[in-house]
Amino acid sequence: MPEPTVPSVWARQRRAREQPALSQDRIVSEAVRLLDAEGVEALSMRALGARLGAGATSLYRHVANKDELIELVVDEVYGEMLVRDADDPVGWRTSVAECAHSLRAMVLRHPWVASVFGQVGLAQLGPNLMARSERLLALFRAAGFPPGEADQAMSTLIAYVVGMTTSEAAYLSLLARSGQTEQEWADSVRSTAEQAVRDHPRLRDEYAARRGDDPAKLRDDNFTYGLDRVLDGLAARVSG
Amino acid sequence: MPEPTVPSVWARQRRAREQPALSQDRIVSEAVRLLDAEGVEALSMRALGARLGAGATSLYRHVANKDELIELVVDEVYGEMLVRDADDPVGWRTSVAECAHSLRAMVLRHPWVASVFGQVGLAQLGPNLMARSERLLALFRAAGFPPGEADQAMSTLIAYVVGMTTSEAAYLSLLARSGQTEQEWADSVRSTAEQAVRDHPRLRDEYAARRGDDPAKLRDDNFTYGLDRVLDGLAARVSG
DNA sequence: GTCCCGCTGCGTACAGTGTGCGCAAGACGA
DNA sequence: TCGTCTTGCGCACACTGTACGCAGCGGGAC
Repeated sequence: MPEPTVPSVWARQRRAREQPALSQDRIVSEAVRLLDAEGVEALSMRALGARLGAGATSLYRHVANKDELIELVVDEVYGEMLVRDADDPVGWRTSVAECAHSLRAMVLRHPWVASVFGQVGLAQLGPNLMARSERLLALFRAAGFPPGEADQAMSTLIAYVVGMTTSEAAYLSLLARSGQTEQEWADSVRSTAEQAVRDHPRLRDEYAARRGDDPAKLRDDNFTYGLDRVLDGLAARVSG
Repeated sequence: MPEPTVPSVWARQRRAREQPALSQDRIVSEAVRLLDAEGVEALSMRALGARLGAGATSLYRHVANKDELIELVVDEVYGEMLVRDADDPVGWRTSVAECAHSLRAMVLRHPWVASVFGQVGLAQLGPNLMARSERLLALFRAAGFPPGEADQAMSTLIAYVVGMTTSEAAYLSLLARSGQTEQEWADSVRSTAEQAVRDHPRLRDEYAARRGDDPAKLRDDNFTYGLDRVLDGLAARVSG
């Protein structure tokens, strides 16, 4: 254990040669394409190398190992998360809500992030995530949270978004594996639910309220509902 | 290491005859022990079989494949999650808070669950999880949430807990991999933070509020803070 | 009794994984 | 012209999940 401090992947010196066929950037962005196209279980060093017209072990000149590659790839997509400036006149609540929605949209665009959240988590901060959480933290500070509380508020918000989108992505990938469309699955669930309503009539109202809606819209509403509750709870600390 | 003597054919036949040496229950509970002891990357069919005194492929008589084993194992630990009865006199808010804390405690006891959340998610309901979410939903119904809203409120709560504990578990496993104790890591972070404070004096209050505390307590406080905010936001829908 | 069929466990085998190691070929400073 | 450094490559190794077929057993049918 020569280096007890967390090895900074990010501090590795950039290759200053001309332009080699392989580079960390090319590897990472091609990995994102592979993951988007074929999912997380299709990411192997050999497959990725083949896509780049290179052998598997050639990648190890630019990436320490597969875990580091995954960290880099995750930070890459964090770049799609948008955070307003703290002095934007729209106010902190809408800024934070927008940020939450853009984080969710990122995860739904790249559902494989959800399946590696537990491995990399938010502890390993790449430059993209670091910059964005800095800006997000600034939003909470500008909102007027007490000194030690802004980062707690931020991690509350992030925890909600991560938890909800992880569940969504897992559910969608389960759907994809089962080969059904979302609507078919909703129909099958509804039929068993209606059976349950026949047995327990007191459940009627609950299911009646949601029957027959577009499942994607239901997911959107569900996310927005929880987000509003979280923001309500946070706003009470600063305005009340 | 496991058995210095060569197992005699007789002994093997005896064991096979009496009652099945392997069963799904034995496999699942031994898998939990293995995961707790050595982490998720140590779970292989061969290693698990060896712990049970069996060959790797023997497990496939009781478990379809590794993915199914993981689903079973995850549902097994969901059994440690406690949910009060809906008619318990302590009230819905404390009941829900207790449930959230017990879910978090479960994940921290079995940190490997966090790294498979993204794969199994909450969509694949095993019997344990199903029973518990039914009881939790009853808590929200009893709290007086409007018909279609109780399950949204529940998924909000669960999303927060899952997101927060997933991050915690990932952070702790990163720590474990780096071979440091939590206190050492906190110290190293503090030193860089103090450097940042020297550069940007306006950050002083933020870090001063948390300097030198027990990191485990900080994590507890952080979780409880966010939980309170989420519950505040939810309670406003039912009491206000 | 005898026969057969189920269930259970085991060993072999195969395709696929991450990655350590050593070699070759080109580029660059001396 | 020499090292030396960087980049890519092929081989090899240990390890993974798991398909498949075989062997011994218990219990029911005759």
